[in-house]
This record gives sequence, C-alpha cells and structure tokens, in this order.
Amino acid sequence: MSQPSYRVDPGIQSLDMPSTTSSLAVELTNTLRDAIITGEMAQGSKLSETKLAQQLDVSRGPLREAIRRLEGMNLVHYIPQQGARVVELSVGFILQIYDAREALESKAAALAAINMSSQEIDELNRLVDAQAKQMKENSGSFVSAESDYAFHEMLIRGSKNQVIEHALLEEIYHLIKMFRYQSDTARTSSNNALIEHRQITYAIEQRDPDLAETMMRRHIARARETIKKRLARQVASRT
Amino acid sequence: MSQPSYRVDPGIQSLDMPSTTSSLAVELTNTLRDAIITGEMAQGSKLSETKLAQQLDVSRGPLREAIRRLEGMNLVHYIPQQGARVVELSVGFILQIYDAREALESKAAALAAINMSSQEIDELNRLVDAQAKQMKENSGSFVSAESDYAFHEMLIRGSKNQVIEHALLEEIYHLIKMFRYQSDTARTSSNNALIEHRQITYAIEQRDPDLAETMMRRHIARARETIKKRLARQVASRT
DNA sequence: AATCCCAAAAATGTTGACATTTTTTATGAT
DNA sequence: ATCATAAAAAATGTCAACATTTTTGGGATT
Repeated sequence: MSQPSYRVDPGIQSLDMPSTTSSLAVELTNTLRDAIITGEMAQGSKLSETKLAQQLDVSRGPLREAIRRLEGMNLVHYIPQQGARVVELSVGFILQIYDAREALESKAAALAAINMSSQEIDELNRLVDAQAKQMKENSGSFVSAESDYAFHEMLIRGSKNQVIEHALLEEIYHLIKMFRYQSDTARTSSNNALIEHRQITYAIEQRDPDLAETMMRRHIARARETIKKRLARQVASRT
Repeated sequence: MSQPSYRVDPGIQSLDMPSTTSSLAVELTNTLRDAIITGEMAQGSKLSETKLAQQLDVSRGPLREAIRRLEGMNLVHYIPQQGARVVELSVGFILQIYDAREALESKAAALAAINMSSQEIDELNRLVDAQAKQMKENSGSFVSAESDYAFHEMLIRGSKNQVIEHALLEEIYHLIKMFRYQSDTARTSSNNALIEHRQITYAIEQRDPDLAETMMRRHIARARETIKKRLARQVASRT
C-alpha cells in the first residue's frame, strides 16, 4: 500500500485559487461545476459516485460533499437513495431563471447606485469601454460572454448586499453560463446590450437608484424576450 | 460490538416527513436547522463535528453533509480547516435579507397573479380569513407568526417559479424565522399587515400582476422599516 | 510580566470497509 | 413472447480509523 497522497490534481484546473490551499472537496466542486457548465457532463446524466470517484481518483467522501454543494448551486438535482443528476435546462426553466434574475439584479442595480464607491464606478466604466472597444475590433455587433459577465458581476458586487450577491452569483449565474455555453450560438451581447450597459452605468454614476433599477429590469427583460423568441423558433423548426 | 442500528431518532422531530424515509443526513439537517432557528445553538457558536457527532450519536459523515446543507441555507458560515459557525444576525444583515426578500417576493406576487389556480386563490383567501379570525379571538392586534408564514408560503408556491421559490423558502425564510424567533417580541404581524394581505390577495384574485407586485413590495418594505426603527431604538437604548 | 517557540491535544480532511437499498439480470410460470 | 419473481450485482448510506492541520498550553528566554 503506497502512502496516501492527498491533494489530487484535478483534470480541469480551476482558475481562481490564489492563497487558500482549498480542500479536495472544494476542488472537486469546481471541477464538476465546470464540467457541467461546458456540457462535458450531459444534462440529465447521472453523477455516479462510484464511477466518478474511480475516474477522479478520490474517495467518495469529498465527492459526496462536492455533490451537495452542486445541489445548492442548482446544478444537480438530487434524489435520496437514487443519486444526483445534472439539471436539465428546459425552456420553461430558463425563463424562470431569467424572471428570478430580473427581480434580484434590478434591485442590485438600485443598491449599486447607492453603495458603489467612485473607484468602483470608474472600474465599471472601464469594463463598458472595453466592451465597446471589443465590438469595434471584432467588427461584429457582438461582444464576448466573459466581458458581459465581468460587467454584471462588478455591478452585483457593488450592491454590497451579500444575500443578493450569493443568490445571483452562486445560484443563478452558473445556470445562465451553462445555458449560454451550450446554446448553439456563441455570441451573446448585442449592440443594444452595450448601449444599455452604458445607460445603467450612467444611472449609477448619477446616483439614481430608481433609474438604475428600471434600466436593469428592462435590460434583463429584453434578454429574456430574445431567448423566448429564439427558443420558440427552435422548437417550431423541429416539426 | 452491538450490531449497527441505523436511523437514529432525532431529538427534535421534524414535522414534515410523510412517505420518504429520509436519510440520516437529511434528518440531521432538519434537527440542526431547528436548533439554529430557535437559538438553542447560539449565534456565532461553533458546530464542532466531534462534539455534535458524539452528542447526537452519529458518525461524522452524515453530520458533515448536514453542515454543507446548512451552509447552502445561509444558516452557518463555513471556513475550510476551521469548521462551521452559526450565522450572526447583525442589524445590517437583517436589512440586506429584507431587501432580497422584497425583490424576490414582489416578483413572486406578480407571477402568482398569473399562475395561481382558482382553487389556490380560494385557499389563500381562507388563510387570510383565518388570520382575521385569530386577531378577533385573541382580542389583540397581532396574529401568530405561523399564520403569517402560511400566507406567504402559499403565495410563493403559487408563483410556480421554482427558482424564486427555492431562493425564498430555502435560503431567506429560515433566516427571517430565526430573526423573529430570537427577537424580544413574539408578536409579528400587525393589523396593517392583515389589511395588506387582503389587498394582495384581492390583486391576485383580479389577476392584476402589477398591482400585486406593488402591494407586496410595499408590504415588505414597510416591515423592513419597522424592523429598522425598532433595532435602531434597541441599539440606542444600550448606551 | 510579556513573548516566542515547540510539543501535545483536539479538530478537520480523507479514506476504505461494511450496511442497506436500488437496479439489473436471470429464471420460471402463464 | 410477456410478465412476475427472486437472486445477484451495483449503487448509495454509514461508520470507524488514519492523515493533516489548527489550536492549546506549558516552558524557556528576554
């Protein structure tokens, strides 16, 4: 029996682990999270503890903990005595996610207009500028998903409300990333979205919570409608 | 060595476990959840795995799972290599919780006005009637917390949005119950609240999402202000 | 008396084995 | 052939032991 070698190097290395030598369970959570978001683990497929443990060369203890965390992130659906399965993103579920996002993130925008520091607002402006630059350079009318996330994440953190922050970043955005990643189109933000980002940032800069909230609500509602139409078309074209 | 007897009877029996012979980990989650809500486990106190396992006569495996779940419920704060502690309800945190609740539950009210069945609306009316009756009988101007939760839970479930439902019922309401339970006053809903419940129910009955949303937003914002004033007074009186 | 350092103790992290339940598969009856 | 049933296989649930890290506490030094 070889002496136990804790700390297994995960196949997919998570990008964010600066100082805290995180536990194996946390690393597993990140590995599985990314595998689910990218579709490497198919929607509806089972997370077999036995197979995954063997595959990743870890024991089932930390693996079970990781699955519990994924459950809390809404990424897997767990049934006692039957195991966990990757969540399935039906059209209805995606629209529900966007309704929840609209409610939370519009409030986050209002709070950001109150609580963000000047430095943070400067940073927000820089992110929008970067998006504009990206759009020009790519000569297309779309910006990268990463750039879009950066803007929304900055704003959400600016709300300084840890409950809203947790609900959005830990439980809703993973699902949105998963949906976008696995959608046919890699493109995400349109030209309209860039304009809306500018308007929202301006409202925050003016310290106008109501305006920021309204703009954000419309921004997300519009995105929801775009998805709704696109998915309806896809379903229709399958006949 | 006695033969292992799985399925330990928990000290605090959870009320809701009809058919699914839930696992030990789930039972532990409910037991600890209630202990935290009631204050039996003090805010900021540590959940020592060793001691709790011994105390509840279970092994650390299921206990750790339960703690992971409590983490997802925002009831404990966990730091790797240091363990979990019961969340501390500072004034600022409570107000953040109410902001998140306002955003989510106002949307839930709007959706309930669209998605609730006639039978469900009838049930909602019955719950409000029960509150009115309770208020008369007790000859006071307050109704029980349970009665208040029943109304809000019915409405939230009526939204038919599982994301909002999960966020409110599994992550926010436990904290609100904890706060109310450990507050000096056992009384919760005022006479105003009853009137507001009637108005919200009426808006849903009329299938008016915007009105239901607005009424709910005010209902929760008012509750937030009441708490804010009361807590400010308490802090001030400690000087 | 205060501070630093190191060993002992206790707590958390991880593992492999055993218990129980669910799923699969083979067998037999209708 | 189809369905039901039961044994076998595999998966999930639980436990106790070991590994590693953090905390504790005593003693030496300043």
